[in-house]
Amino acid sequence: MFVHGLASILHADLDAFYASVEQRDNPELRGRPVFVGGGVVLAASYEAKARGVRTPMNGNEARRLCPEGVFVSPRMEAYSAASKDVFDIFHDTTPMVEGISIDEAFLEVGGLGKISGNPQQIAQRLRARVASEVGLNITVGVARTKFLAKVASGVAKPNGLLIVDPDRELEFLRPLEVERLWGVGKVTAEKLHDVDLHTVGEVADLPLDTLIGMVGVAAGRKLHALAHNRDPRPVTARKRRSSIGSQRAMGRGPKSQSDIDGILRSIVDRVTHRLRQGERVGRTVVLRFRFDDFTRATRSHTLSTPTSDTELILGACDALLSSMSSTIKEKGLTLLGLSITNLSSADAVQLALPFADGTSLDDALDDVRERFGSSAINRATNVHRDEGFSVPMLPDPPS
DNA sequence: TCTGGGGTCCTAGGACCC
DNA sequence: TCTGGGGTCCTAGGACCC
Repeated sequence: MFVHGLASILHADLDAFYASVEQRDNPELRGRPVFVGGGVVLAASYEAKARGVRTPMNGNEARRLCPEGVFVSPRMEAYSAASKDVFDIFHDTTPMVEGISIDEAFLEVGGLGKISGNPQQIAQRLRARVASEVGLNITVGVARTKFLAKVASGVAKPNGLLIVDPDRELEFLRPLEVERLWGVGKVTAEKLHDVDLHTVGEVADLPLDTLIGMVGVAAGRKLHALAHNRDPRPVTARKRRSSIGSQRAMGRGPKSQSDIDGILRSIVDRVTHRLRQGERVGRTVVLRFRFDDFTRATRSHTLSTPTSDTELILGACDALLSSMSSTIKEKGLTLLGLSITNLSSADAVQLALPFADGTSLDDALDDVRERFGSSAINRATNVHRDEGFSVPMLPDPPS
């Protein structure tokens, strides 16, 4: 039998993460249905999920389904800390860790055989360590590709381990519902159901062009590839965030201009603080609006120079906000959000600044060497390569 | 079912440059 | 003066994920 690769990718996914942290920290909550959230359910324990509670579900609906459930306010710092503890164990397992969210990551464990054992042994030890050292359950899927590993962990939940044998991938994949495919949400699933497609196998049997005609070029290609079990993406350690944002829902009812200004101010403060903490700066300011009738809008502005300065960003936001003022008056505002995109490292921008006045490249490089040391040039070109951020007038990195 | 708070990626049109 | 095609950047909106 031809062996086409080893199942060496782990997808590790913490079970009902927020709710599990609450149950870990408060013994009275163990074994009971727990919802984390306020107006809506952000996370539900497995006891609550068994009663039909889902996220995001509104709080009243959750209480109706499960009157004995306990509502707990979210404690984001506790979840961040728990996440960090778990990621420390990931990094102790292999250097190839790709975080996807606060409670999920891919780990490449191929080639660790002599040191740590085979992927199954590694996965078992990982689960045991997370349980004993952090006190949380984690489910692990193991497969030859990222996509299959993720599907496997989904199937194995809660508190399970599932390994997809490379010789049985299609057997495993074809009967699954299309909703399991990455990128198939409500809208795409409905389009597929409309033409009586329900399983991954049925989608796989469709010509690529038909699929593209239904869902668009990029989504069509992705779907086609995944349905045919083609997923060449490697596990890549450490991809930097490409936007940082914050938003606040406000509920209905009249808000004065000063209410809105105050909320904007606090959102801008929070975002710029996080930018500075991460030593990042951004160029594009995106303001997000939601109105009483649940329609949405965004307005954006791109600055000439990246920044993390509170007043500069607040100024841009003010202009965007006032461009929306008549719509806001007319419809009423229920959500205000800000995200900063086009991010780069703060030190890369310092390098970019000397060129702003149009000095020659050689003079500029000399200036950079003098001010930041010659390694700064390498750092800047690395940033260029990693983030696609072009530092003005610096040469391309050698290919 | 009247609705959280973080993100990612894709599409499409217009401006602008060569 | 009119004309073309290609590339990049910006803006707005939408689908999707956890």
